[in-house]
Amino acid sequence: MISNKCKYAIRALVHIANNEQDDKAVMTSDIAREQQIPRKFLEIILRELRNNRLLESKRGKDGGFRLLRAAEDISLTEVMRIIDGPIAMLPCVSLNYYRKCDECEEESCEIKAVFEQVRDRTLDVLNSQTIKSLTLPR
Amino acid sequence: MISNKCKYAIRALVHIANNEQDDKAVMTSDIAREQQIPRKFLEIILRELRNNRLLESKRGKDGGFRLLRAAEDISLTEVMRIIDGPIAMLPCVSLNYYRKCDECEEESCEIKAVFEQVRDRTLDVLNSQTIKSLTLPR
DNA sequence: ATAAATACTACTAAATAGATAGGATATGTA
DNA sequence: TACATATCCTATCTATTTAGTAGTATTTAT
Repeated sequence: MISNKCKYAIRALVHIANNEQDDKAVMTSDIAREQQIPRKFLEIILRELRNNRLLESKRGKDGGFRLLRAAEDISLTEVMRIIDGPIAMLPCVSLNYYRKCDECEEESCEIKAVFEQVRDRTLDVLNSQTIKSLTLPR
Repeated sequence: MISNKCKYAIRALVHIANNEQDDKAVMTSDIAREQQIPRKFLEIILRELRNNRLLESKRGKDGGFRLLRAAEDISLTEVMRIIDGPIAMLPCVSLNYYRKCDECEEESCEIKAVFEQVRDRTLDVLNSQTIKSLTLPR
């Protein structure tokens, strides 16, 4: 399962992509209201996305958030790794968050290969989907 | 990520499949020692697998555990669902543990379709793998 | 009887999830 | 310059889950 936080992050990014126009930034409170996400929690999420260079923010009046990169250049994979960490089901097959298993020798591990396959099939889907592909058609 | 508990469950089942012979049951303590799993924790796991009819147990001297079904009839999917619950990444796309999302309307949910795809690609792999396919060749 | 195995109940510590509260700081406008 | 309004930051909180441990009861082969 992905966390609520991660689901919120994806929905927030899609909302921003849907509502960005001209030079207007999208405000936390608007996203919170329309996507039904607790505002203070959303603040934390948006800041995290900004710290990871998916968003830029502007403070003060008329402030808010904008995508720092084109919506078609932000994959679901990237968002999920920022918010939830590894995509893989085992630490020892994670591409971006590799950790050795405590109790098993990798060379002889029977289950490693299966979970590498799961990882690859999962990434096939998640890499192909971007914030753009989740926005409304227009 | 799957839990340690689930990884232990899979390794334990594979160990039993590898070591079952004649009418001899495999003891918790043997599995714990050879697979490096804390014994008391393993007891809980094996009991859970027995309660879900993957194993049968025998108490007392010469007791232990045996597979209740053929190793090739126990898929990874089934084990993972027993120990960790849903395979899917969103409650609303889970086949066996469906729950409605709190804040989104399913008919208009933008992200549902993606996670259905992830679920299906994941199940393609996990359904095709059984305890048998993880045992040692002989 | 007794040794040896599982069965069961209860508990604990640490991490994670899912937030909330309150004040600091920046910014556009009157 | 004052003020309204937005993000930024730090701290805190509660509930749940994870990963076990401890101790006792029960069953069974010899």
